[in-house]
Amino acid sequence: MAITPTATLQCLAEPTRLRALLLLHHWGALCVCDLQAALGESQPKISRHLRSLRDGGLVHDERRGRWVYYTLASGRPPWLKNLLTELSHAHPEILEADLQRLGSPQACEP
Amino acid sequence: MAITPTATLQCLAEPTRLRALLLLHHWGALCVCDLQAALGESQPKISRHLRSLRDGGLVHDERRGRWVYYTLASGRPPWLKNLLTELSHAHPEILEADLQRLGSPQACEP
DNA sequence: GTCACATATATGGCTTAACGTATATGTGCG
DNA sequence: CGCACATATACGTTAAGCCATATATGTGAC
Repeated sequence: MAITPTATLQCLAEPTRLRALLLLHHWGALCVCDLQAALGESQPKISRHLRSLRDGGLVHDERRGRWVYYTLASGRPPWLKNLLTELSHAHPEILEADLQRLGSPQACEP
Repeated sequence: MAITPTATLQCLAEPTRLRALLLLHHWGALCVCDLQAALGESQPKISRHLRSLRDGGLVHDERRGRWVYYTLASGRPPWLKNLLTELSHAHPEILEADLQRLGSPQACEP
């Protein structure tokens, strides 16, 4: 069944999920432990929100050894990337605080 | 206190509210009974959602006689209008069905 | 004033969603 | 195999959101 714009917006309308998407938009790919460090939230909380994003078709996951890397999904709604870009500019403090907590991620290749 | 992007996105993440915003973005100004006709929902439901949008700073209301006209708020987040435009293009069927139900609104001046 | 109309709010029930904690799964190393 | 690490899920609780129904407020016509 179709992914409605409302469903996509619901994914965006939660602080932890939005911050995760902004980080993924910035870095391209991050593993869960990187997101955990950047967002400063508990591991199950991160994992649950990533599942929501995956179910909503916004991110894609890929296992590499012990780590699971998340990226923005290729089939995501076309307006999503523009929105993330605009939000990054309109509210740079959100992304910057998370980037500072993250430091250098373990890997960044898509 | 500040209106966070998350709060704005929460306003958008509900079908009736999103449809109302798309209609306002298209027409400029509509009274509640117009929105009621276009959205095909009960009057208290419309009214409650409009209140959410007003509390979220997305719309502005103005009484003229018996009618209350709603418009997109001037102080809205700058990325909102772009998003509504993109959504209108990505999902024209949403707006068009509501426009058809509406016919000609009672007034359209901002 | 009374009435009709346009809009708003209050009440209560129901459903969804987010959380913390505990536990399970999967992977690589030795 | 057993252990450590990375990630996912299950369970129970709490809070938030949406709704329908009923009622209140505000406005103009008479």
